[in-house]
Amino acid sequence: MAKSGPAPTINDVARIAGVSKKTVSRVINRSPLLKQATREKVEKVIAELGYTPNPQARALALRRNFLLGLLHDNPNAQTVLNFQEGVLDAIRDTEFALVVRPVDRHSPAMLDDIRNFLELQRLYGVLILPPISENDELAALCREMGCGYVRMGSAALDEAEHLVQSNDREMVEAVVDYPVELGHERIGLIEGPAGFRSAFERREGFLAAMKRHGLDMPSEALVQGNYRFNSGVDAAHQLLSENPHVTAIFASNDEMAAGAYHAARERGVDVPTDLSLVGFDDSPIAAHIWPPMTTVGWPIREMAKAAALKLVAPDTAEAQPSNFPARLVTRNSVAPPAKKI
Amino acid sequence: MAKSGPAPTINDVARIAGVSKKTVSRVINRSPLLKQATREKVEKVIAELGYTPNPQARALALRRNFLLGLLHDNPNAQTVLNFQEGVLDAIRDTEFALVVRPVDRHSPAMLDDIRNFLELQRLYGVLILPPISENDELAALCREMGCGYVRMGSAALDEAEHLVQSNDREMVEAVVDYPVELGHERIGLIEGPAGFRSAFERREGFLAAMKRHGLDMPSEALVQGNYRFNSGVDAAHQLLSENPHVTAIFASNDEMAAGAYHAARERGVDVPTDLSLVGFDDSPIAAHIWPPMTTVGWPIREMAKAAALKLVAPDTAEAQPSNFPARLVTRNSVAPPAKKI
DNA sequence: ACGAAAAAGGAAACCGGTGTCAAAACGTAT
DNA sequence: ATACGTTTTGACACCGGTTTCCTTTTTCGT
Repeated sequence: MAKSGPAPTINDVARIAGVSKKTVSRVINRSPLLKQATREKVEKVIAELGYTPNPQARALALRRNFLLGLLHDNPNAQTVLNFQEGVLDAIRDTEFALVVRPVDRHSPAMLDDIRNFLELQRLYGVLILPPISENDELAALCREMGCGYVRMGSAALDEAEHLVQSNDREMVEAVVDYPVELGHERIGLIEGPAGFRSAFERREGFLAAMKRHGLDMPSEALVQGNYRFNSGVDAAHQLLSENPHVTAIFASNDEMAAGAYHAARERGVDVPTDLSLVGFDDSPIAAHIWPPMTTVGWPIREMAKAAALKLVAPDTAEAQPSNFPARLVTRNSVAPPAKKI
Repeated sequence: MAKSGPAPTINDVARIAGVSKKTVSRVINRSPLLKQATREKVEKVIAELGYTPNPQARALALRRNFLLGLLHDNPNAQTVLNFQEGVLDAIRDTEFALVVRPVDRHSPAMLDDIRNFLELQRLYGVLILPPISENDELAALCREMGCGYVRMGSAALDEAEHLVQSNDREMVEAVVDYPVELGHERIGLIEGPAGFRSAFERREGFLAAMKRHGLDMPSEALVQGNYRFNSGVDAAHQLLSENPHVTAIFASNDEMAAGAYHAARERGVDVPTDLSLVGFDDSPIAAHIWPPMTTVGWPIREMAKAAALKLVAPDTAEAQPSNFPARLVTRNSVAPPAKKI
């Protein structure tokens, strides 16, 4: 079917159709000032030849390419992949493609690496995932290099044009009501690492909710983790040792919550009978662990789509919302507290 | 620092350095037939201007771009992400970038979608992850379109040039020895979905090992799943109902093994005391579930790197191996069988 | 010091598209 | 038939690199 050999070019189409290449270009770009007959004649040749415009030539002539970049250092694979899917939802049936670029937040050369990357690839724009999205120097770099960007964050990091936001604080505040209504009064918090905006927002939401309910929050009931499984194990052990009367723990993400399950098992405390646990993110682990974990799900994929649209189609309605609602995913890791003597 | 305004081009460099653009091109491309003095003069100007060659122009002139594609429909996020990392290991410090493209195996238009994608983007080459890598039509499409490709598979799907292979059959055969040596004799298998080469290979390896050990393998001890968590739950229930004497189960991947944990809990059977469980893949879930799961890890990242090198640097030693060893990751989900009456 | 071969560098065309601007074709009023 | 305003179309330069091919310079043996 498809003739092998070099792909047909705009010149081939023009020659065979007996028109100039500019006319072919007009057909490709749906220019309105073409006679219907001419358009059809050219389209026929395009179809016969199976012609597709060369994206490199187009990119050169237009002085912009059609590549979106995804910068991320998020340790949660499912989150990253969901985000990728969301971006692809946005650019499906367009000429855009998505190039991925994990970055190493701990490398001192990170900014230089990214600068090289942006210089080398000249992307149309980049999407930045948390936690690296909180880095203002990175945003400044994008600005300086004239590269479009949208940051995904849990707080108002930037102008709406450059931001897709989840409201972690509100979400957490709402979520804490659930165990409280079940009767929990001593609730511990495993918070995320210092310097992370999401960790900060989630903690503040938690503390605000506790305060609103008039519940006591001793400082030993707040332990810091680093969003990884192992830190959740350690944090839960510490929390439970220092604060044996805690009947529920909220962890700032599912990984750490899963670590808390692990610690609970090691200590012989049963979830949820002896200890209720709530996570955040609704990662696969939450559904797969036993008992299935109650957690907070947020619409990563939709957010990713909106973020991508802000870059490639900023004027569409879908690109507008900057704030997305989360929902409580109720499973079996929360139960009313056991009656204490 | 960096002058804003349009980026400097090869013409700017040539003009300022007082040489022709061809000479600048020679400097960029490290042509050996240049006088040292000229080279240095030009390099100085390049450094001053912060000049970077325009990749689109290069791509047009060279008639090839520097984009690698990743085609995947693998449901395991960590696997996909590890693979991405491996590819990036290979292309770090080169001008290549990685474009991702999830595909929908169930869509009837899949091949057409991919054809459009390849036509539109004109990638340098694509890397294909299982299970879609087993699709021979897809490989044929790449060939037809003149797009380089490397398939990642668990069997000899293609010529070495186009293949990076794990030997699932051998791995499983070796792994089954472990529970057998501990004394297990009635071992069940939750196999993967029909039509998947990896599922086939893993099953055959399992059956071969059982046979080698002279162990009986009744047909009710073999249940099919679809590689997802839920199918593991169902399969384990079925297996345990029909075959109550089974003391160990091997699942063809970790997701299904985690499902088997889930089923075991629902039935009140303890892992590993009453039932030993072995998974495959060494996904995060294996480490995070309780008790931590014994499983088989295979070097995805290294394989991905080798796959990418086969495309971008086919002559290097690192691109050569097509076969990679797996290793048993021993954790706590396997114990000697309980003495039966 | 001279001529030939080798080395170094440049002019112009090319890759495959798009932008600018003027020319051609067309329709209509005079 | 002529003039004139629109609509369509085309010629040509340009985007920023590479390739081809040819000229200029350098090196070196005699």
